[in-house]
Amino acid sequence: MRATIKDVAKACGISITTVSLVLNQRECRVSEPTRKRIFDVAKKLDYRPNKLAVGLVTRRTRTIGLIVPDISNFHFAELCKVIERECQAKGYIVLLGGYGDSDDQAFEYFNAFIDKGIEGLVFAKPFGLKLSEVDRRCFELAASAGLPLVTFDKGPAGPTRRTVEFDFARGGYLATKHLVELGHRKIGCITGPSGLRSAIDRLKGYEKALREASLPYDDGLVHEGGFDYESGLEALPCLLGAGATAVFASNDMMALGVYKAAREYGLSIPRDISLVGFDDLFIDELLEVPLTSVVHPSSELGLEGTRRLFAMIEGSSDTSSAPKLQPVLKVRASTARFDPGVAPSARRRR
Amino acid sequence: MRATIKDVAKACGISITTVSLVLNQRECRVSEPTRKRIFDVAKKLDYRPNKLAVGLVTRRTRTIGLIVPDISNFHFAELCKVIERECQAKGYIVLLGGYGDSDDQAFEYFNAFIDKGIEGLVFAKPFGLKLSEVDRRCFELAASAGLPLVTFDKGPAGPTRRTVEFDFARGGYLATKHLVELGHRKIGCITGPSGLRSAIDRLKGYEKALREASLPYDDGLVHEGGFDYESGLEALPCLLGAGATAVFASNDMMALGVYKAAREYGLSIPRDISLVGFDDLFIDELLEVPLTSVVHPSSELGLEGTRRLFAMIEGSSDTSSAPKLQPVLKVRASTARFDPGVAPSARRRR
DNA sequence: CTGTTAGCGCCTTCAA
DNA sequence: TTGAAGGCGCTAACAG
Repeated sequence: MRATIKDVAKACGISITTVSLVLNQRECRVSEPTRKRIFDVAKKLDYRPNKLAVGLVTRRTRTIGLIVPDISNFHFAELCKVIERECQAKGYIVLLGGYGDSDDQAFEYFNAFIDKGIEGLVFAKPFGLKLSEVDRRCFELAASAGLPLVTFDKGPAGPTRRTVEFDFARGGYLATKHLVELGHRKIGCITGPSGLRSAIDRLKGYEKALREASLPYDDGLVHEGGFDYESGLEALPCLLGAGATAVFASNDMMALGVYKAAREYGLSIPRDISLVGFDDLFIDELLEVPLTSVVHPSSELGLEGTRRLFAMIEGSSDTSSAPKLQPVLKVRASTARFDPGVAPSARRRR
Repeated sequence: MRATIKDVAKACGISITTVSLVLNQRECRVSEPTRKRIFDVAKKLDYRPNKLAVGLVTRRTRTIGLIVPDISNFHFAELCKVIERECQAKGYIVLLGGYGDSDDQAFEYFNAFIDKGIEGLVFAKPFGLKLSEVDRRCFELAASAGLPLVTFDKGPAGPTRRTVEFDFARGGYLATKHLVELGHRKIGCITGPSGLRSAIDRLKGYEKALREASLPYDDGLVHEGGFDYESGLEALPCLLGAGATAVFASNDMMALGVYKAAREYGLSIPRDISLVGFDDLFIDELLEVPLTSVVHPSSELGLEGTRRLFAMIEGSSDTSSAPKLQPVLKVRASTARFDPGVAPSARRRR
């Protein structure tokens, strides 16, 4: 069994209190010799305080919770990494929970983590336009527990609630504008699930860029996907059917699907169609035709999230919402100037 | 503040003991009405036991630790995901720690997690051929704490220690044998860091396949890499210089580097050189030329790991080492029959 | 300078 | 069928 504070006290022939005092660097009202003895004995016994006991009495656990939908997803994996690293630096430990596609599970984790005495929580959920009932209960729970909470979506900042936002709309705008500037006039868009705010925002950016260029919004040029590879695969033929010469895919997985579909149709990127993705996955620049993509800075988001979380934990009352993190477009080889010379037939061989 | 058991007891006009008894489903020696009242009140007060307190007295925290080098790495991300999911199903919670390249940090986490009363620990570290001093201390620590520990490397199984191994050697063997069977006689190998057992094993498999085919082992055909993209990039020219017509890359990131290098040299895969990777990343089959690769089943490893961990936690004393998980070769388009007709000059244009 | 006392929230004998 | 008392390991007033 691990040595307890009692063991140390006994071995020193001294009271528990004094040991606690010394080991916690409290006001050094203890004589040097005693103090030294305590340290020595503690080391020899390899004494380490039981954090459960400490937490019970101090109400501080130096633990935070991190709840994500899918840990193995690039973005969330990166987020976990950064957050974990920051916590480590702060001497905090992280409880990890993945809720998959069950909002209820997320709520479970809220409860379980609170029961374990976390001091803060990062809830990395992509919310819908309107919050679900469970989402709302999650927030209430955190609020009523006075638990500092950080999310990555627009939402009311409160005394214990902060958000770190990313400007998805501007991302969609930049991507589309880039295509417009290359002379494309029929630009397809593969969106994410229409329930998600982040997906809707990207679409809004797309629309805005079209408007600015006085290009008409064409329903046929917009295809709803599910952020997965297959969506890109099946979207391309539809968009080609509507006459698209360029495509903005709302994320890179779907863009990868477009690559594949293009190959199957004997089309070449970017000669026959230009393609812009979203996320800037590491793979983008390793592709045969490196993918032009909007950078979704997972690390920065995680960093800023932890920063704001610890600000709350440490008692800051700065409720001001930080400015949205801004996207950047990484132009690579998958986009090219629209060439009217390429006959539609050539563009749509087969 | 959250309601405590005392609040429930008071609200019921009954003793704490009884409440505890009932809520913990202990021997139902309590009258139905009282019992019901307790449940009702508990629900109304939204009572949830403080896990710190429970853990302190019961010595059970329903928490396990998970220590990985890099959370954002595919393999470990997948591992985390599976393990977290399994724990969730078992009603356990996971503490996550990433140690980057600092073994000392891993040791820190061992201590910190033990202090928090974890009931088991998964330590997903790729070990060197001989354990480092810190590694050894980690194991001792766990052993002396009687903490169930699972690792993914060969090692002594003890009363509280299990390993789940993957047959890297066979993976290297399968990859190389495949190339041999395609008629290649000059097969390059890009290894991982020579300190890692898993890297060495892959190399051993490569050697074995050569031996079986009575092909000579040529130092010039073996290039040590660091499991990263750049390694593949710089390895290819060396291997070509040694006359390689095929390459076995010890992981897919390096294989991706080979793709890139090949493109730069104007070489086509698989016409000019065949390529086999290792890991079977999701990206492999999405590539323009899908990559033949050895499957490294992160999920299965994680699954088996958790299974064995919980077996220990639940008191099984089955110390038998499970058979190594076996690799499978996924043959795709990056490997082709060696064609002596292709002149070396064409093979090494430029 | 140091020890006593009182809990933190909960479980668990033991007694009523 | 229920309750009182003790203790898990630790901290924190408050005394000496």
